[in-house]
Amino acid sequence: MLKISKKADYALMALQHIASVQFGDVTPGRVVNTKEIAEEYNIPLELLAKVLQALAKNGMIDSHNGPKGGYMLARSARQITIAQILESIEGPLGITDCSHEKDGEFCMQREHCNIRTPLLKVQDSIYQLLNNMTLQDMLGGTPLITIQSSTAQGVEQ
Amino acid sequence: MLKISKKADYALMALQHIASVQFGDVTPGRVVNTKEIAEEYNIPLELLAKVLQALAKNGMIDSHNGPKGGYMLARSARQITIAQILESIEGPLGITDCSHEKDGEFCMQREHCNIRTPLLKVQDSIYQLLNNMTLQDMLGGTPLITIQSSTAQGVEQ
DNA sequence: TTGATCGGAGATCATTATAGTCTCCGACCC
DNA sequence: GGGTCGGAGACTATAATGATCTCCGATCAA
Repeated sequence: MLKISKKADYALMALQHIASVQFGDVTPGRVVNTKEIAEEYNIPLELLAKVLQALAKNGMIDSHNGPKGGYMLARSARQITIAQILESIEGPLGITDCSHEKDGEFCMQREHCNIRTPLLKVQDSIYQLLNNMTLQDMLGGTPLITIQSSTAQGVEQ
Repeated sequence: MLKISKKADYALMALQHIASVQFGDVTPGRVVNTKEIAEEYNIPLELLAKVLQALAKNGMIDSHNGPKGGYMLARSARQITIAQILESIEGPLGITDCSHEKDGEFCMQREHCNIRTPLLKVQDSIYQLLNNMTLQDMLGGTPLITIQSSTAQGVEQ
């Protein structure tokens, strides 16, 4: 549960690869093409192509057509967050169906829903988590993220 | 994306309801039956039944058969974490497919996977988040959870 | 300028996960 | 012992996902 999709996985792998080729910076020069990434990580070529297209459309990477074409980071790895990457692929992230309700749509339970507010807080926390971690952190190796809860007591699992 | 399933939603609603009836404590006395919850929150009766069965099997609630039967918390709301509830319904939670790989199973990408380690850290953070929030927190209204990242810089979205 | 190499984009199919339903069983309490 | 409850399994329908196929346009180099 709470699983991220394969496409999002591929997006992260591809971006990590591109970023590492560029050393995390926007260094014009070598671009990375779809085939190279697909072969390196055993990703279906055409699926990866769609993923990269989506990332390009959402401004994570720049595309260059033609022979010797390919992709490169659109900005520094430090300025690309995990949340942005995931949202590029899967749309706005929300753990509940009602997270993104537009006017007029309501879930059946809405009227007496007793978990909406706390769940939105959980969601917000997860979003912060993902938005505070950057592609650069994934390059470096060890992201340093800590969590605190002021209400919980130790509960053995 | 990262959405929790309807069944997990229902589980949270049901537990929240049961807990509120018992004021968060394990007060013997009134039990809550499936029908009552299903009607209150517009949940398909038989689906909710399965959810409650799963929760009972996993020790979140106790079941009482026969007329005047129903469910009640197996322990204090303060000792039931959101993570436990979700795992009761959806199995061990992991954001990646490789989170729970047993010996011998490997994803195609494993060999050159460059995102496994950082993703496991993200997952761990989310798990902590969910395991630090209890049913009691959902009752009270405002869970107080904060997140810190030591590496991220502000990134406009 | 032409063709090989790229990405862009849409339709399409297969597989799986999810949501929901139906049916029958066994336990309990009056 | 009959009605009310939970327990459990099989089953269906629908949606999301993963993956594939096909055609197009842009680009660059020979």
